[in-house]
Amino acid sequence: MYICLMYSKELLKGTLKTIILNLLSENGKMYGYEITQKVKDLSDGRLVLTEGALYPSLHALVSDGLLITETVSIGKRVRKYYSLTKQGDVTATEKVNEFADFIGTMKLILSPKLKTQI
Amino acid sequence: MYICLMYSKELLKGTLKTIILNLLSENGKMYGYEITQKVKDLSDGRLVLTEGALYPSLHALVSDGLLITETVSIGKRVRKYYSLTKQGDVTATEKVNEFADFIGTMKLILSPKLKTQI
DNA sequence: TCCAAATGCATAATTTTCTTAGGTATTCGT
DNA sequence: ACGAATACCTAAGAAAATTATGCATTTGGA
Repeated sequence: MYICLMYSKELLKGTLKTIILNLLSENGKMYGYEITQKVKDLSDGRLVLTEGALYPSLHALVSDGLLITETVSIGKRVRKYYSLTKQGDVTATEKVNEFADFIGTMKLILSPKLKTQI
Repeated sequence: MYICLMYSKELLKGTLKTIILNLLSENGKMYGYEITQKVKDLSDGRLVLTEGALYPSLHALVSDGLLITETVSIGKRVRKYYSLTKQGDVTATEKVNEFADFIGTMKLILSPKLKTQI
């Protein structure tokens, strides 16, 4: 899931898949726990994904054909790596563009207050 | 509701109250239909609020003590104006700040792809 | 050495928030 | 006079998170 240390959680809804796809696009392949740590790192602890949101979201992306999995054993422990399919790669770009456009629209609506801050 | 002509609807979740509070903060008082038109105007038609989302959200803000209403009769038609309470005014600022901060965090996570676009 | 914290996966019930789909009535423009 | 715009509203359902679990292994510190 998403956790919100600083934000009202509602803001985060709808951005999780965008984040996942973008991270995989930049890092090739990652496993679930790794994604949570990467997001925490990149955001300086502002955003912490919780597993209740992350895993269902990953599974949905797999069943949508955007991700494929590869299971690796590390000792007795199992890691499940996720990587983008061709379609997932296209969708990753689309999602980021969509998000950028969305921010542009929100700036129009919330300006001038927002202008000074972004 | 929110409608999404261009965006996946999920992105919009959680931003409606921020939009409403900010518009009222800038315009003093507004009625529901006026809010839908203003959002459509400001966003050049990109964002269209639907009534199924707008009215329940307005009612929730009233029952949370952030808005007060004032009913005005225009001929036989009734307009319900909404304006910010003191608490609503504070919350409006908080919500916009929170949104700005959220965008900042998303930039950290989605960069460098996003950087070039925002 | 032992125990807590970190690593690593997962699901289920509930809540929030919006979508979809209605409903009612008045006023304006052609 | 008739459709589009104005103006309010609610309810059923879906989507996406939260919250709360559960299980197992490995690492690090006292």
